[in-house]
Amino acid sequence: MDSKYTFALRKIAMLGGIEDYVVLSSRELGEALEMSQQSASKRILELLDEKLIVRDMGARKQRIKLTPKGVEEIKQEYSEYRRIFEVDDQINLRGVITDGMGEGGYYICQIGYMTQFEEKLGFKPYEGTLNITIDREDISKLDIIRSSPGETIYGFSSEGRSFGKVVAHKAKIKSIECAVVIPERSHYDNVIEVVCQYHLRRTLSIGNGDHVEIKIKV
Amino acid sequence: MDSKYTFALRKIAMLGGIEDYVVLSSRELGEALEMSQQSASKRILELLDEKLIVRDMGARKQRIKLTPKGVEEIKQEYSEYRRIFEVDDQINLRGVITDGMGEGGYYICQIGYMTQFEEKLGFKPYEGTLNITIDREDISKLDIIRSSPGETIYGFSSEGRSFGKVVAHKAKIKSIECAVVIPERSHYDNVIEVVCQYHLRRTLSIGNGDHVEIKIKV
DNA sequence: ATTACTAGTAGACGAGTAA
DNA sequence: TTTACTCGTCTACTAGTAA
Repeated sequence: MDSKYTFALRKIAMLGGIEDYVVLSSRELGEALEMSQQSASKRILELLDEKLIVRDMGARKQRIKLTPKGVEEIKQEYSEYRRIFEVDDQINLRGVITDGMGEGGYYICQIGYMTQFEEKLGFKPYEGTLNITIDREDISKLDIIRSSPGETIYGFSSEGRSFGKVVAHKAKIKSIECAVVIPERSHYDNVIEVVCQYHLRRTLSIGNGDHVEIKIKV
Repeated sequence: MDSKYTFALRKIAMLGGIEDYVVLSSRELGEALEMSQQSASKRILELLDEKLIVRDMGARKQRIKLTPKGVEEIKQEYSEYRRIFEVDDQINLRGVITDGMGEGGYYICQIGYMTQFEEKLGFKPYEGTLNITIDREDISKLDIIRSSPGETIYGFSSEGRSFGKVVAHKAKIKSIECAVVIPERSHYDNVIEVVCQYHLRRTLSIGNGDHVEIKIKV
């Protein structure tokens, strides 16, 4: 289908041409389509010819309405848009495996976190985290992740030390289930920590400096 | 914007060109667009020229990605469709009362805005705005509001300072009339500013962190 | 005011082809 | 294989104008 037809149909639909006849002169349609009155008039004749609209010629002004076929045409375009914007429940991040400070692993294997991970993520993390330094061009995507709810892992105190609340976001690396763990009060940086049931470096045969892609569910 | 551009952008977006570069030869694009390889190649050059896409020329095949401007273009078309098919003349947004930076209140109580508010909204706003951080699941609805006409409040200059054009959208919070005010050149964020004849926090006994629902007329 | 014809023109398209 | 140039054709547009 020619995109110029759906463009015109959409403008008519916006004026209510799906529900009922709308009064719409060729001049007005021309303005909406950014073209001359003459071309808009021709466009209307084409749409009539394709049976995408029906027309009721009044004495002064014509009244136009979309046919079921016309409605179908723009509905199809609408569902293309929905496929683009609504199925996008996954964020792909790319980055480089980095040496952690070892701190992440220490935190994560605290029993206070472990039980919650098991309950909320469905797996018991391997003792240790995988650190990924996110590529510069993907850093902005971190904001989207930070602003998504995720699974809240509550803080606790143990041996006189307090462990803060963190948020876990379910993810996958090469189809292996894992999760990105972000401390609630983290400063914005470009390194994420990943927990997984398995020893990711060994299971995937990856090591420092290797490029990986991680898919995060939002 | 020319509909043939958005048509091509949409096809690229469907292949994942919003998130990342997609391998897409001019022949393949030509097939998707039902045109020749030569014309598709030309279309790509036009889109590049309009800065709607960026390209990475590989040795064998090119990789194409939409620019933010390109994404904006098709998002606008998407929200037109939503206005057509999600035929609600009212949009319900939910969010949390947030501390403003105090700036909103300063802007709004400028006499240049106040007189227009009174004239176009039918009430004189209380000096100060209520900030609401919109829930994540409702953020996409903001696009619909942004693309709806609303009441234009013109900018002006005062004391050597210029105040930009803003758009007011009539709304209600628990049956109290108010309006959402959006600066024309606002960056996309998830916080809206609400003006009202009354002191909303006091009148509704609400405060920071409280959840509220606001109904916006479109 | 409308709609829509004709005529002339600018631009979009594809074939052929080079790199 | 790719991308993308030139060039000829043909379509799509607008201006002028009739009804």
